[in-house]
Amino acid sequence: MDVNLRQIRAFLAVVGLGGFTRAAGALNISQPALTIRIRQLEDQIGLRLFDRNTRSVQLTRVGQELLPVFQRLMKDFDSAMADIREFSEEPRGTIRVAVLPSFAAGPLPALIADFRARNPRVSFVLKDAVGKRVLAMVRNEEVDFGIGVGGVDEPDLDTIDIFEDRLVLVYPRGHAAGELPLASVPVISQFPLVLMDKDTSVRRLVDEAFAAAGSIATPACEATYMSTAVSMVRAGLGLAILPASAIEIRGFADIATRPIDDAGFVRRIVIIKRRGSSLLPAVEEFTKVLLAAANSCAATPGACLNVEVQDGGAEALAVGVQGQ
Amino acid sequence: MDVNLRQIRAFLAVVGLGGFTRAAGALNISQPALTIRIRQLEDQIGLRLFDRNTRSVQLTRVGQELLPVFQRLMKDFDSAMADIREFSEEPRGTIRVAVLPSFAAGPLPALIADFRARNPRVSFVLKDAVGKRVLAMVRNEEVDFGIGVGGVDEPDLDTIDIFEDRLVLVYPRGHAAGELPLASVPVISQFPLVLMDKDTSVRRLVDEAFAAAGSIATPACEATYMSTAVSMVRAGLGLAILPASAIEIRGFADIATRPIDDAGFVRRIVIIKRRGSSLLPAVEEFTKVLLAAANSCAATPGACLNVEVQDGGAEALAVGVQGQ
DNA sequence: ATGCATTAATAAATTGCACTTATTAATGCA
DNA sequence: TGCATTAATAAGTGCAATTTATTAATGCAT
Repeated sequence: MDVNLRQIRAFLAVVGLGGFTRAAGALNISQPALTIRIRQLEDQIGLRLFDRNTRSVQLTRVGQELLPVFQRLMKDFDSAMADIREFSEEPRGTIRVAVLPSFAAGPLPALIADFRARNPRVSFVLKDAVGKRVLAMVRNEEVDFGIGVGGVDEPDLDTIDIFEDRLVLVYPRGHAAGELPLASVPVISQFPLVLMDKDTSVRRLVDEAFAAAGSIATPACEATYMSTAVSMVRAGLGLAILPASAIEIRGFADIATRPIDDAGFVRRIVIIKRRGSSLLPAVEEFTKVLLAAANSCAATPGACLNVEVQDGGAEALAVGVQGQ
Repeated sequence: MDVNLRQIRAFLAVVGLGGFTRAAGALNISQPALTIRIRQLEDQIGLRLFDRNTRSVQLTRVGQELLPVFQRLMKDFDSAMADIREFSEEPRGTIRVAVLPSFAAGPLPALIADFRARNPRVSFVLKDAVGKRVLAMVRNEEVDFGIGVGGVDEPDLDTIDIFEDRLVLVYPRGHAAGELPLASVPVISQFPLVLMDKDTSVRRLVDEAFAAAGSIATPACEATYMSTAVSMVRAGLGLAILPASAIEIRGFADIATRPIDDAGFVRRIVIIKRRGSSLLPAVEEFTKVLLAAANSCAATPGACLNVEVQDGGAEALAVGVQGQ
């Protein structure tokens, strides 16, 4: 019994229009084609559905009993299809992202808020984690994609550059560092430095950049958290080198930042996803938003880092925002 | 979007068996055919359902979300089909029959009881009515079929003979009529007769049979109800001519019956149905039972009229028996 | 690293089946 | 009785689904 949907639709059309010729017209097929479809349906279920002669078409009692069954079936099917269609047309579902803490507390919240304003049926689950964990979570499918530092070269992962996150020199406002004509590695090295812990990606980058410039980064102090490093700078313990995007360096009147004149002090922020794995349409959509933001950033260098963070945005996101 | 059931089945097979080759085998199609079906499905809904390479097939997140939708759809469809299949395999539903009162009170109850014992999901609604009403109810589709007297010749109705209901002579036990060598029309005419009312089909038949035999039926008494006629016979008012199947003539020790030796005293009991109208399978089945009973009757003449009536059978049937 | 085995995708050819047009037969109505 | 309407049938056509053969990719074992 291989009843198919076209047969059922044909049956319903004949019932609805009360005749083969009219129903065939509605279905955009010829009348003989419809006759055959109905006959097939009847043969397959082994029951006559219509009593028909050249002048009238009438449901048999079996047809009457089965009509609601077929109607419900088609209704369910059509509504399921409408549901599915919505899926591809209106992004929805839950987007799970693993993000570096600095990015999660930085530009991301505003982007998410903006995206959710336009796609209210999309919810987000953010997992902030250090670079290695981001990779692992992407790989384990704990998240749909990750936002991490570039330079990963794993065969099963793809990366797409989005931002260039410059490391900047953080110094107390009025400090001599602010007056320097050039903030190059040799110059910076003159001052006591507050550097991040050896395990962080920021420190790794700093070390590499110093090495590339033929120098060695020597910390006066070390910190694990950026906010600690900032406090140290404010206390006059030295100059820090931190991501420009880091939220921790904003909101203090007594510190200032300036770019470092060395191409090495750049970390590429990338989208990381599983190679050959397709994403929820909502996710595709969101990565487009990220890329668009990245492009507008490239057009006006530095501007991308000044994305305003909404009050409370970070907190709301930390627990995941449930849509709908 | 013309998604079809084979595509959905294909999708579920791939999910269930975790690979195209295996799933294709299960569906009895070649692997390329399956690849194409899945691709069609994906194209039509505009969403990728599997991430696949030559070594692995995995649901996308969209696929994961849609899987239960498709599963439910197929489950509903299959169970509806199973339902429909039962319809043709196990008779069920309500059979509505219009029946002559004599037949309704006579052999019918036993036949119904027997049928219901074997087909418990079939219920009956009996409408007892005189010949004309039976025809009308069949024609109006108030009933699925009727059981009435033969000889109707309407263009829109079909009849099938089931019983030959002989009219018999009903006389008080010990009466001279019982001893007659021959109960022919001329002989019967010698006795005072209790005949049915002019409006009844029985009387019509009696009149016709007398006329055919060159005689005229002259009643000593007339009655509208058979039970009245029987009482009259018992009271010695005369001999009655009544259907052998009539329940009213049984159960009295003081009356007896004998066939009338004249071919005219036969009324054909027929099934009456709308021409070109198909019946519920249960109805088809039941008419078969009626015909079978008729045949076994033909094999042992007279026996068919001695069907035992279960206690209370007639009462239960009068209000309609609800199955299930 | 290299080759082998497995598996999905592609290409080309074939088959089958659903559809169309043309016609017939039945039926109600004037 | 003839006309108009409508479903069924017949024959032919074309498209679409399927098959076989092949290719390309990928994991695994050596």
